Amino acid sequence: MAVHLTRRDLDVMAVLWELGSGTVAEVKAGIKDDLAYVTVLTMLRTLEGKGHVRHVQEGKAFRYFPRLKSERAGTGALARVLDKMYQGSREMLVAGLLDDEDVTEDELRRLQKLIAARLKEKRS
Amino acid sequence: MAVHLTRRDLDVMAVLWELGSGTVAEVKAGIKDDLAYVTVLTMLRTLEGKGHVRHVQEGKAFRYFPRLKSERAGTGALARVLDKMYQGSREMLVAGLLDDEDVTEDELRRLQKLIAARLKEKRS
DNA sequence: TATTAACTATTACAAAGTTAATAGGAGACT
DNA sequence: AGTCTCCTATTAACTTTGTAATAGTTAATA
Repeated sequence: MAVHLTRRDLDVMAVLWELGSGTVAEVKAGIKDDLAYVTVLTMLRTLEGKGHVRHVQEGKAFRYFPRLKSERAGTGALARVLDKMYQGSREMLVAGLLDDEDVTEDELRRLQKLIAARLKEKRS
Repeated sequence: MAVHLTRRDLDVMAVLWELGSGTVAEVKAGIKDDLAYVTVLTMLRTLEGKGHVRHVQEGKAFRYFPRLKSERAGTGALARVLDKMYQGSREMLVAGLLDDEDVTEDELRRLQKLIAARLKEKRS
């Protein structure tokens, strides 16, 4: 079943993915908007309810860990974008992605390599 | 400001992008889930409120047109996915995208061409 | 002209999401 | 011991989403 994360879920998960884990305070610090401590706590508890994070005691605080892998959530969200906005065309999506000004030549070359590798796999 | 569309917003917009425009009945037909006519109407009115669609009278019905371009919403959503789930790495995102089994050899080759073209532009 | 069919407008309501006040516990500090 | 600080737990207000019933409008039609 497709994993759906809300805007705030995503903010929180992004911090956990980035750091590997985090206490409430750490997550709070990692989120741009200045939310109340308890608000972040609530979000983490909600996510725990949904099974997307777990926690262990650490001193008197809790340390939260992501259970959901970012790739899994990523492919879900990506599939949605792909389907709804690019009519399922991966090319159009990639084209859109590369429209960004600050794509470097290096990056493009790495992408070429990536695709070349995939091609090789395919043919094997 | 970033355009945020909800799940249903997206369903509706996807139909309009696909067809170019649509009456309530047409949009209703284009959405998988079987929603009540008035439900779709409400969604279109909501979207109109947000400025994402506009309508013209057509006979006794309204015909709705997307005002928001799919690319704009697309890049918004894509940027979010990119940022939150792939830590801003376009490569990781593309890698995730290509993990799909049913990427064809042809498609990969077209992607290579696309990237090659971008590279050429860059160097010019 | 009375009825019907196809629309739009209004209103409502439940569920989900967002934010935070308040309360209580436990270690640290005076 | 008393107070302070840093946590978690509970509770809840408030907003947005999602869905649709009901009412009203207009044009066709019997």
